Amino acid sequence: MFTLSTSTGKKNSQRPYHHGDLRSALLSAADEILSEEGVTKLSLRGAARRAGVSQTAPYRHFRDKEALLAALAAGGFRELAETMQQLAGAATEPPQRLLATGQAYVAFALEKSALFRLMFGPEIPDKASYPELWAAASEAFAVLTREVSRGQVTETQAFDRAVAAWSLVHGLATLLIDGQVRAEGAEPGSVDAATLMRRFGRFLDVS
Amino acid sequence: MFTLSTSTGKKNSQRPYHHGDLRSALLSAADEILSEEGVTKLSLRGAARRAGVSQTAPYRHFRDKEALLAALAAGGFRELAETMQQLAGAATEPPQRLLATGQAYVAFALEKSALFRLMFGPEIPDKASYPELWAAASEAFAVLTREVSRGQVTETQAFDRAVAAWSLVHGLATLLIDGQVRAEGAEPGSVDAATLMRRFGRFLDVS
DNA sequence: AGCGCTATGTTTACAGTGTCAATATTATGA
DNA sequence: TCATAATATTGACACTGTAAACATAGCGCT
Repeated sequence: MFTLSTSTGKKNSQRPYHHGDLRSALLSAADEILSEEGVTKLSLRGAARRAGVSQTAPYRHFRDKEALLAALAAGGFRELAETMQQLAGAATEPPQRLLATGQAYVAFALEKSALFRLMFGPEIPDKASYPELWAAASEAFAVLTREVSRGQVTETQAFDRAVAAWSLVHGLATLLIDGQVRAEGAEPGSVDAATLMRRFGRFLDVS
Repeated sequence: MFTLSTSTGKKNSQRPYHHGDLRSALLSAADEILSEEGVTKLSLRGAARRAGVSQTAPYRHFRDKEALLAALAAGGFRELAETMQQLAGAATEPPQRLLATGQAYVAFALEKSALFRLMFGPEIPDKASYPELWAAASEAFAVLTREVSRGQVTETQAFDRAVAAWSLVHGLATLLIDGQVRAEGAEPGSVDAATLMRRFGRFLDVS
């Protein structure tokens, strides 16, 4: 046969038959599409195209589209947990640490709003059915719980406050993303998470 | 021509050419699909099918699918505002009224979780571009603000507390829907909103 | 009454999607 | 080395959103 010399032999082949790390390539392709065009425009085929593989190649790495989305969301939770920990680590006193954690949360939500919405939206109706996702989400929540726990007596108390703290930052993030609340004096979109948390931080009820 | 006697004449016609109130028929069809099968399975064609019309009939009433979803979400916000007002009206003292409002919010989210998620999810990226939706969402938020305002001095104070209160109930609802937090002793799914609010109500910081 | 305008619906068509089945290519380990 | 598993491709199907062209019927005007 007279093929156009694509991928015959080993050397000089444009692209090898096996991608090498298609799974993560697909994930970052999907992540790009997500932030550039929104969840509605995110398709398995589109991600495959961007990764330079055929339309059904993704099925070797994800059971279906929802599984891809779940992996994407899991990555989001991991990143969220990480930045929260980093920002918290910059302070030493528990109240400041908690505040920084909240700032990180809100900042993440505003910066990667499409991903953030995916993480809590209806596209993945049951997080618990994706162990990786569930673990990542729990860990992110645990970061906040740990910060609240510092200097707190009983565990139930800490848990309640953690729930309240998480609710506050999550709700705040949601309102901001939707533009339902604007930070004073700031253009919508360029919101300063630090200012916000300074303003609403007292509701965290840090002892 | 020898048609199958469909809709010829006025009487005895199976179904008239004009539906009469297709717009709301489509909305309730979509609402049913939404709660029965989730947002993923909700299609314009499916809604049209359920309403007994052709696949393109919806386009006479909604510019595109997103517009249908926006109308659905707007209805959700109206319903939410209404039940909050009703439950608040059952009490007289501001703290109890606020608590009842929060209960109503959480209860709504748990009962109609698919709709609730649609209201805040990524399917409608920009609420502001749908005036009806925007108005309904603002009104729902305003209900909460009004309850917070009772007995509050400055307006800024009231606004901040309203944001905090909304954030708290919204965050709580989100955590519960995702199963990330379970009400103590209750089966997941059968959560008692009243108990929850009694437990977390103190974070509302009612003066 | 009749007549036309416009709102409302239908049919047809097309590109894009998720996903299955069958097949091809490569990597791996006995 | 070579069977076998892992990975990728091609082809197909049912379904989706939506545009274009056409059909029907209600309404206002003379």
